[in-house]
Amino acid sequence: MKEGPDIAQIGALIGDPARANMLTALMGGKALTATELAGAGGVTLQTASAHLAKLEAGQLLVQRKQGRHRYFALADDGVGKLLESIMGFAAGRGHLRHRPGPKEPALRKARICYDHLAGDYGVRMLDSLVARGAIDAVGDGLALTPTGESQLQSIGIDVRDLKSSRRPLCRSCLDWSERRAHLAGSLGKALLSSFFEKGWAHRTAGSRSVVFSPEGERQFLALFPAAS
Amino acid sequence: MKEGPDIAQIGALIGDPARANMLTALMGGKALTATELAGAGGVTLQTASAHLAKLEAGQLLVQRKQGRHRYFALADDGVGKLLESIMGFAAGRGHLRHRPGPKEPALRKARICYDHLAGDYGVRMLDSLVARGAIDAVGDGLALTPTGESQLQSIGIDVRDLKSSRRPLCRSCLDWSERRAHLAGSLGKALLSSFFEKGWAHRTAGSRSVVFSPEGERQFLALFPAAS
DNA sequence: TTCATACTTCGATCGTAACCGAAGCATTGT
DNA sequence: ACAATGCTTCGGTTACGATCGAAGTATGAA
Repeated sequence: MKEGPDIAQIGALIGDPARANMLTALMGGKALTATELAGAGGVTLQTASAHLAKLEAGQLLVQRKQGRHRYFALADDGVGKLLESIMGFAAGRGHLRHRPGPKEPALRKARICYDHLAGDYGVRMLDSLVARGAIDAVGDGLALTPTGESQLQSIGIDVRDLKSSRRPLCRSCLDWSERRAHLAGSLGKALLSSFFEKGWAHRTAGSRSVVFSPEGERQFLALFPAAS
Repeated sequence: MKEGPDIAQIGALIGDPARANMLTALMGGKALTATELAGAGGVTLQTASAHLAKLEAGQLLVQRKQGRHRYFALADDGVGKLLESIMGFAAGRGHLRHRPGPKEPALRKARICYDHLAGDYGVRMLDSLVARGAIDAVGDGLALTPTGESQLQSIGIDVRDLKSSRRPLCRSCLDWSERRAHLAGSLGKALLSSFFEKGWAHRTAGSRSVVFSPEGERQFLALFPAAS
């Protein structure tokens, strides 16, 4: 026994409901204060503080103090990726916790997955990009084509800038609601940011769902037509 | 709160050390009896029985009774994939549990990852296949080329047969020891099986490591030269 | 039938970790 | 300087789950 890395440790970190809820809340991509996270976890501030300390010690979270606030965020892209893969797995076995609530359809339609767009709209966007030859899909790997590069450049995405980062440009991310891939990576992030900047959509307060304005929705659907 | 799938539940399942050890043992790909798993988990038979019941209820394991034995195995490919991704994550943060023991180098050299070859040799094999144009790698996606298909056919891998299955032919799997990708999917499985059949290598008793015979090692290294 | 092996169920113990109230720091605002 | 806000630390309680001994069931062997 005692072979390989210690999966029990991180399993235990994620295994507590309060911590799991906090992590899920942080999948929204925004850094949150300890008080907000206490609310998300359904525990008091003291308890949340203890949980956050553990998560930080386990390197799942990073802390940034700003004035008298303490903002917590997922430590890096890898944590988001891990959580999303567990969510995908859990969803696949019907380990759904939610009795379908009012917010749920909105969440399935469009939500934030750490830093990029997920849900029905996220899947549609990737499908559309592949259909028009902007992105090459081989297996579950994605790569931007030269065609795609110029297409995106013309929408106002500075692809050259993104390329210089060491983070992968395109990555596929399994969507737990759609059970299909959507676009992650720095390009996925940049696209979502551009939707916010253009005013097509905005984040919601306490949720991960993304709400499109009527005009934004029209533009989005026109830009990314359904791949027949 | 209460958004999305219940990640806490499976986190908790993996979060117990005894259960984590059992799951790790089952990553060897072989079905094991309750008694063997009790040994792997370092607990008594009664305790193991309780753990196994939980893992089965959580759909991580399946049970097959055979005479008076009860064999347990990972429920499906998805579980193996999940565990490996958690291992990769844990290894990346130095959550290594093992003080490097005697078996450890062997494990890093070649081991079974659920049903395919991992470790240094697993990575080398994929690199070599990519270098010779047998496999296309785009991002982290893999696809068999026509060239590769005939190459493998000539080594005695029935690729056409594999293609008919709905399981993906090629998948990349992140190696926790090498931190690079190795080949998973039905092709990865078929290749490892062929090594066993040819007598190049064999599994070890209580471990996930794969041991090559001197002659088998020679053949393997010749077939998959290091991609310079 | 009887014994042995493989495993499960029951019952009780024990340890740990989650939890909250209260008090203690730190930072900001007045 | 004093109060208010945001968060952490301390102390004590509680509850859950991991654990094992012992007894119970099932399968196979003698």
